[in-house]
Amino acid sequence: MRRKRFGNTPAGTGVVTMADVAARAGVSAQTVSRVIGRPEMVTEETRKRVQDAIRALNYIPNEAARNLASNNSRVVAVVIPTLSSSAFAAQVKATIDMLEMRGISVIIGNSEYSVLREEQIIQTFLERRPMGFILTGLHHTPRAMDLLRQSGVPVVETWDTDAPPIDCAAGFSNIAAGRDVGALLLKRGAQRIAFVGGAAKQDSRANGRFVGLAQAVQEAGLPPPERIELVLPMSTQDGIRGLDAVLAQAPLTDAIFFSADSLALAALLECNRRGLRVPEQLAICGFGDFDLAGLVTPALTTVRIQPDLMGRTSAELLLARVDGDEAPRTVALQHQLIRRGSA
Amino acid sequence: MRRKRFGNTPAGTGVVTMADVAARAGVSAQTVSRVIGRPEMVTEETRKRVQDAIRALNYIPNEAARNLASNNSRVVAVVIPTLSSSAFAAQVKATIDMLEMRGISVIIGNSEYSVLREEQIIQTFLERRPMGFILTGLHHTPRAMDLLRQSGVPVVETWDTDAPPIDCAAGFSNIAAGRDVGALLLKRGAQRIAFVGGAAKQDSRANGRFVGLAQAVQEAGLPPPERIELVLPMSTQDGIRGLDAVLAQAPLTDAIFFSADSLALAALLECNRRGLRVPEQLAICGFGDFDLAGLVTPALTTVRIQPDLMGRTSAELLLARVDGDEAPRTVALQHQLIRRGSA
DNA sequence: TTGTACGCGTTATCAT
DNA sequence: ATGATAACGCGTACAA
Repeated sequence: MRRKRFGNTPAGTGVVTMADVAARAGVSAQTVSRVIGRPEMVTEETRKRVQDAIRALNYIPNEAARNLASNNSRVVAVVIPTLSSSAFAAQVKATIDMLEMRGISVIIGNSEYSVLREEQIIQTFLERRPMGFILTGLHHTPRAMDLLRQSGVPVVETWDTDAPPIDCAAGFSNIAAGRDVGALLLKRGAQRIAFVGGAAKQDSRANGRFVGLAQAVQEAGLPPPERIELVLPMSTQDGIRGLDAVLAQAPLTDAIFFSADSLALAALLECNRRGLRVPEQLAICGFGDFDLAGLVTPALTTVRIQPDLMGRTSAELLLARVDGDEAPRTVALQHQLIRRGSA
Repeated sequence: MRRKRFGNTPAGTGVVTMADVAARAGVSAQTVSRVIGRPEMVTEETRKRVQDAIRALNYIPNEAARNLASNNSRVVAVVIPTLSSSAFAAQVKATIDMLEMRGISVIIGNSEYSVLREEQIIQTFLERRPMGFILTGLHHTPRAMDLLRQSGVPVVETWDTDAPPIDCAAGFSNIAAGRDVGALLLKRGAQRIAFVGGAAKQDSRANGRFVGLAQAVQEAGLPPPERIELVLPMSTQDGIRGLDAVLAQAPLTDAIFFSADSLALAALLECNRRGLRVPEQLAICGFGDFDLAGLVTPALTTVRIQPDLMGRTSAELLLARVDGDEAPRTVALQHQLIRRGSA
C-alpha cells in the first residue's frame, strides 16, 4: 500500500481522497466506495467506522472521477431560448428541483431563439456526456439532430407537440391553443383579428399559435388575420409597438392575439392610457397566464400552460428513459383558456 | 501500441476516444490533446491532419476525463433563492452568457430562501469541484462557510454589500436603497410608512431594505414603520395580502414600501380596483423596476438594480480570481431611485 | 462481507 | 514540435 501526497503529483489537488478515508478507517478504498454508494452492502460496524473517517477528514467525493469510472455524468442538459421569460424560468426551476432530488445537476444553455446557437450549445454540452437533453421545440438544425442521434443520448423536447419528436416530448399543441383563442375571439364577435408574436423563423411555437388562429378564422369564412412579427428577443415594450403596428396596418382590427402575456399586458395598459376601451373597441388575448394577468383592469383573457408541470414532466420522462422504464413517446399537457375581461 | 475496444471493458462507452483520433491521424494522443487545447503548439500540417481525423470520427472530448487529469472542472456553481423571480433569472442568464464564452458551464441550485437548503446544495455541488461559487446574500450557515473555506474555492456573494463578504462580492447596499426610498416617501409628505416584504429570517436583503427605511424614518423623528413579513416563497397575490394586512394593522398608513415590484404592482392594481387613489391616499414604492412597472397607471415608483450587470460582474470577479488577476474585494453596484407616479 | 486489480479518457511532465 | 509515461480518483468485476 504505497502512500503518496504532497507534491508527489503535480496535478494533485492536495485534497483528501477515498484512499485517505480508507486508510484512516482501516479498510480498502472499495469499502469506502460501497459505504457511499450502497451502504446496505456493508456491515453496520464498518460502515460507521468509515462514516466517521469521512467526517473526520471532511472527505468529499470527486464527481469527475466518479463519472469517468462509472460512465455516468449525473448531469442533464437543458437548452431554452432564454431565461428572461417567466415561463421558461418556471420550467427550468421545476426541472432542477425534480432532478436535484436524484443528485443530478442541470446545466442550462440559452439559445437566444437561434437554432444555430442551440447547435453550438448542444455540441459543447455533449462533452460533459449528459444523461440527456431537454430541448425547446421540435425544430433544430440537421447537424444538431445528427449530433444527438450519434451520441445516443435521450432527448426530450418541450413546448410543442405538433410534430413528431426526435425521441420523446412533453409539451402542448400550440396549434390547438391558437384555434381555441380564435374560436373565443370569434364567439365574442370579432371580425378582424390580428396576431402579434415572435418571428416565425425564430419561434416556431408562436408560429403554431398563429397557424391555429388562422385556421379558426378561415373556417369562419373571414379574411386571414393580420400578422405582426417581432424580432426576438423582445421586450415588454414591444407589446406597444405591436399594438401600434396593428393599428397602423389594419385600423379596422377589433381583436388582437398576442403570443405572450407580457406583450398583451403592455398593450392592454397602453390602451387604458389612450382611452381605447378594452374589450369593447379592441379585444385582447394573451398567452401564458402571467402572475399579473388576472390583476389588471380589465383582467387579461389568456391561455394557461403550466410551465412547471412541463419542467417536471420532461425531467420524469428523461429519467424513465435513462432507467429503461416504459415511457410514453409524447406527453400532451393541457392548455386552458382563461376567459377574463379583456376578450 | 495495444489496441482495445468493444467489450474489452465493461464500463467502456464504445465511443470514439482521443486514441482513436491519434491512430487515424498517425500521431500520439498527446498531439491530439494539443491540437484541441493549444493549437499554436502544433505544426500547421499535423494540426490539419488531426482536425480532419476529429471530424471524420466525430470525436467529442470527454470533459470528465479532462477534469480529472487537469483538475479543472470548467463549472461554476450558482445558488439563488429561486428562479421564479425575474431579477434572479436575469442575473443567472447574464452569468451563463458570460461564462459560456469561456467554455464554462453553470450549475444552478434553488435554495428556496433557506440557508439550510443552501448548505446542502453547496455540499453536493462541491463534489463537482466547481471553479467557484456565486451565492446570494452574505448570510449562510456556519457549516456552509466551513465547507467553502476548506475547499478553498473562490466565492462571490451577490445582492448585498452591507457586511463583509467571505471572499468577494458584487452587489449593492440594501440599506442605502431603503434609506433612499424612505427619504423620497418623506419628501412626498408621508407620515406613516409601512413596509411589506419577505420574512427577515429568510430574506436578509429585504431586511436590509427595511432597516434603511427605518433609519430614514427615525431620523425624521417619526414613529417606526409598520412591518408586514411575508412567508417565502411568495406569490404576486401576496402583494394584496400585504396591502390588506397594512390597512388592517395600521389604517392610518399613507405610504407603503414593498420589497419587490411584483408585490407593489399587485397592490397598486388592487388599489385602482378599490378606488383607493394612488398616490394621494396611499403612496406606493416597489423594488426592482420590473418590466411593467412603468406601464401601469399610475406608473410605479421603484428602485432599479441591474440584476444582469450583477450576474455579469459576479462572473467576471470569479474569473479574475481564478486567473489570479487583481480583483476588487467588493464591487458596489449602483441602485437608482426611479421616481414615477405612484410615490 | 471485504479486498485486489484494473480501466475510465485525458492532461502534465519530461524526454527527444 | 512531438512522443512516452505516469498520474487523476473512483467504480466494476471478480476473487477471497
